[in-house]
Amino acid sequence: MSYAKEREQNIARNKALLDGLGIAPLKPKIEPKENLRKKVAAKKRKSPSPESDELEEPPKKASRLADDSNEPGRARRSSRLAGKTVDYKQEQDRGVPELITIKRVQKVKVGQLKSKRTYDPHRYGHIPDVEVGTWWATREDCSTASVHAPWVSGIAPGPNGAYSIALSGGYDDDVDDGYAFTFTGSGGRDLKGTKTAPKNLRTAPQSSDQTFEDRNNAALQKSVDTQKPVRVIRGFKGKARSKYAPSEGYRYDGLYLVKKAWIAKGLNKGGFLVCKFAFVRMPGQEAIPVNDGGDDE
DNA sequence: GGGCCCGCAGGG
DNA sequence: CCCTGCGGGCCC
Repeated sequence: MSYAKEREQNIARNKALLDGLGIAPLKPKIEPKENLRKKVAAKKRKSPSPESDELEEPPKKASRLADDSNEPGRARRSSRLAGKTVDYKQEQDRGVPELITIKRVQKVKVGQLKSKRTYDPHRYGHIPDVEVGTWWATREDCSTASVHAPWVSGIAPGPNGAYSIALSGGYDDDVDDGYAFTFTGSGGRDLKGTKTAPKNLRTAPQSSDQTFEDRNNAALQKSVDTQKPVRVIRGFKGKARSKYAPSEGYRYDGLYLVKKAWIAKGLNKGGFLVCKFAFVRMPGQEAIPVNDGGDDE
């Protein structure tokens, strides 16, 4: 069977599965448009003048937090912050309506210590002060904001389920309906290359089956049992991006539950098995912005 | 566009 | 120390 045909079938199957989860009530009647100020260049991030950094700061809800330069996700990009000491105590006292005790990282100097985090990412649920809709340019920034710690990996595993995942459009047959989506697990890639030709890669094509033995996949499987909330960030990548994908960078789209876990034949050369998961968004969260849909709509 | 090489988080 | 991992910058 052709790749296109197989993809079509997989997508149809995944779509049907999502429809069976009854997400219709979650979708708002009016879906807000992505608030792009300009088509500013995520590509030209390496701008010569440090001053212009602020201007390139993209739009979205991040701006709501931007009145305070202590906003964790922006720390790295703010030239004003360079070398300044950030008072995270004050940050905390600013009033987060949470009854949960959060492990807090110590006072740090921005740009000087490894950990620039305010909060420990190893917790379930929202990260205080990070609103749904917050936007970052890179995965590194998501990590600094504690929303999704790994720089590369799409899954952040924890003992009672995954803490967070990144939707990065890496698998062509996954379906993203915004308020529900299918997601593919990790593993089954050869990152090292051969002995004579070591590659030391961070990602690579599928070359073996994925299993639930894999720590990341096991965590997501556990999420089905525990029903712990999983933080989700959506990325801009992917050949056939859904309308819910941000045009650039990565956006925090709030908390989801993992409703199903199963094994399927993957859409890859060789037909290696992959672990699949179905996510459903928790109710009562801000609507997800939709892009202008240049690609597929 | 592709190839290469690298830092980092997290865990064993 | 070792390993993995839906990044990302740079060079061609």
